[in-house]
Amino acid sequence: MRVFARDGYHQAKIEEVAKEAGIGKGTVYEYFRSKTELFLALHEHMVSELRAFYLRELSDLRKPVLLLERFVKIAFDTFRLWEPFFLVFFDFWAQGGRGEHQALFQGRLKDGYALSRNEVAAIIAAGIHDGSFRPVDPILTAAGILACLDGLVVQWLCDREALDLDRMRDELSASLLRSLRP
Amino acid sequence: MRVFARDGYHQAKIEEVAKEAGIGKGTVYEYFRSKTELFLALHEHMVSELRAFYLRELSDLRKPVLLLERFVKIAFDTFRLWEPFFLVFFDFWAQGGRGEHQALFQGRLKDGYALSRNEVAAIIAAGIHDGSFRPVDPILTAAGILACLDGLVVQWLCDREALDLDRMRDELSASLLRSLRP
Amino acid sequence: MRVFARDGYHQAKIEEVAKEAGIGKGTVYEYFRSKTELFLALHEHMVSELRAFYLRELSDLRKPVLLLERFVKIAFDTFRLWEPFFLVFFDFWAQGGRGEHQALFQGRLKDGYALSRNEVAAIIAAGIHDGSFRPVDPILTAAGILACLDGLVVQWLCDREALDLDRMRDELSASLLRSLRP
Amino acid sequence: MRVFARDGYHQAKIEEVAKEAGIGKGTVYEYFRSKTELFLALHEHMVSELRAFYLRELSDLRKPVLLLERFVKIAFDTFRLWEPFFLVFFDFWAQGGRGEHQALFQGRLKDGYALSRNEVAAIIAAGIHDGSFRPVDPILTAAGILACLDGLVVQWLCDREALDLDRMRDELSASLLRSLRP
DNA sequence: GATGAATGAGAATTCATTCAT
DNA sequence: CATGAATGAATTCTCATTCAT
Repeated sequence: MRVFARDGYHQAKIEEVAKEAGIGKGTVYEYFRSKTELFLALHEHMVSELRAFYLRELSDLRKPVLLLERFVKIAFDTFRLWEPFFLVFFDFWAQGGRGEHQALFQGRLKDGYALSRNEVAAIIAAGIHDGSFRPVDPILTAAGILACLDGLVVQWLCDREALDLDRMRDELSASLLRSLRP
Repeated sequence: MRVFARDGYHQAKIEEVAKEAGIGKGTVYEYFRSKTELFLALHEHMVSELRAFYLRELSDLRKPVLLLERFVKIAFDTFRLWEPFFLVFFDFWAQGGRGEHQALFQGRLKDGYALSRNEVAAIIAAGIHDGSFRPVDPILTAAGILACLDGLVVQWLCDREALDLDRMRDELSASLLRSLRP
Repeated sequence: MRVFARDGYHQAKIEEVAKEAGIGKGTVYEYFRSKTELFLALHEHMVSELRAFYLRELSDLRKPVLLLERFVKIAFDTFRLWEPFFLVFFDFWAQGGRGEHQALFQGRLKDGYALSRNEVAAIIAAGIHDGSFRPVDPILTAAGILACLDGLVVQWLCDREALDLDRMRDELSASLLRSLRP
Repeated sequence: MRVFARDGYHQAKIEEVAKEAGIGKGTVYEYFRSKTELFLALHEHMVSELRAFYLRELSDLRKPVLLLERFVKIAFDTFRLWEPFFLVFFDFWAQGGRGEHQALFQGRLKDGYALSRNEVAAIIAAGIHDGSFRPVDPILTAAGILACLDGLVVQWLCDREALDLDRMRDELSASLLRSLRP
């Protein structure tokens, strides 16, 4: 992760990864068939770690409004805590989309987004059901929320001074709840 | 653009670009010092074309509400019309962030985002001023809108079936205006 | 000459030569079939200019001792006055000796050295004949004198501070005449 | 050495070097960062081999006159035995004088000449001290001797028939000792 | 199981040379 | 005559991958 985040997929060298891991170059190939597979495995690992983090942080809440608020909060926290994740993730998107492995990469991304959307949509659907939210399309709304967070991390990574994350989070949270209010 | 969009920055070969352009490999170097410079020039060209498109489409409107609505509409139109642009653009983001040209790439992105935010913020500020919008922070709101659009194009590019662009656009437009309503 | 002296045969670019001459790149090829031919022509030109300079400077002397002394003096003068000549000349030696043109280059060098040796040998033979010099082998002696001058210019070009040219000249002159004294 | 001597620095191809060494192209780069560094390393190796050869051949002598005589003899022997060395060496001179590595190459040459001059000068100084030689400037004389040898090898390499090395050596030896005789 | 020396396919870039204008 | 845009052969260097130890 350190190497891929620092150098990007193409600039990253297997030898560098091995050095960082304190093992020999050849040993990497004992565990991963190729650079691509290593990258894929890294992505999978990070996604599952991140998912676990979200689930852990949300597990104590039940009310949709609070869940959504907490979700946004966690997202902004991850901007800072998981910065390398995003670097790798966007690289995954850009690098992996081409070539012979396109289908594999695209599939992962597609499934990942679908899963995320469904999970956020479930919160929204629950809110609609219990009357906390007005009857929006849960999937479309979830897509919008996730999109907004993805887009903000990009802007923030490009220019850390331009966005005050804390104010942005509060603003987003408020505006989101306002537009979902029955 | 065709080659960079199809293959991505690293997979793209100068020879391929030359072939696509119907010229010799060396001729490319008569006009661009290096592959990086070619990519940078392509990015610049596309950004300025896209900006011109937006300005043209928005020039006949004055009312903030209509401007914002049209802005979202244009954005969704460009998803389809400028699909290669986004592929190149995201590649620009991922590739450019590393290596010796980092500063150059990051600078372009930073400036580009800052400019876009300011332009959208101007619409919002105008709307606040004439009473169409409630008094939000224009820059933060603009950042959110742009982020949402960026994030949606990513999701759409990863899985074109998952998002119905027309419904998404209407939903986003409505929800945006609703949350800005005084 | 300026370009070849500055950059060396291989680093020198035809375009640079053209620019320096204030003409177009293609125009060079109106006058010289190839880079090699241009280099050959330059060499020929410089050699003939240098020869003319020597002949002019020596034309007023007849006595072998004085001729030899003056010859050494001129040689040292040319170190400074014709510095670019030597750079081109040594490059001619090193670059030209290989490849398909080897025979051509080698022939030029061979003939040039033979001619120079014969001319210096003639002075020595004259000196032997009129009793100013002891009966050495004129050709071998001439070869030695020329070799010494060539070798000194190399050392001087490598490290201009290491050799005091004036003292070196006087020392060489004196030692030469001493070893030729009957 | 074989490849650089045969083709010269610029015509020499790394692939050729690898083939001659019976290894793969890439393997060369495991040991030398670049072509320039390989060339530099070759030069260093040859210089140190040559120096060792000289020291070995001179180690049994103490008397300055004999040392000087033997030195000249060895020099002429190396003309034939180390012919490739001179080809590489002169190429080193011509190629290295330009470009970004100029300082490095020039420094090597400067130091090499200074060292050689000092070593020969030491013999001469010893001869002056014990009365075998008249009181000349040791450094200038050494420079002259080295220059003469360098120059002769060039002439010989250009035209092997023109110079009878054995006679040349005897003549030079005799003339040198004569001009140093008290 | 771990290693890293060896490999060579591959790509960017240079520049002498050509030739239509 | 002069030009310089276009060309592509040629060459350096990189690095994922292999495999003998």
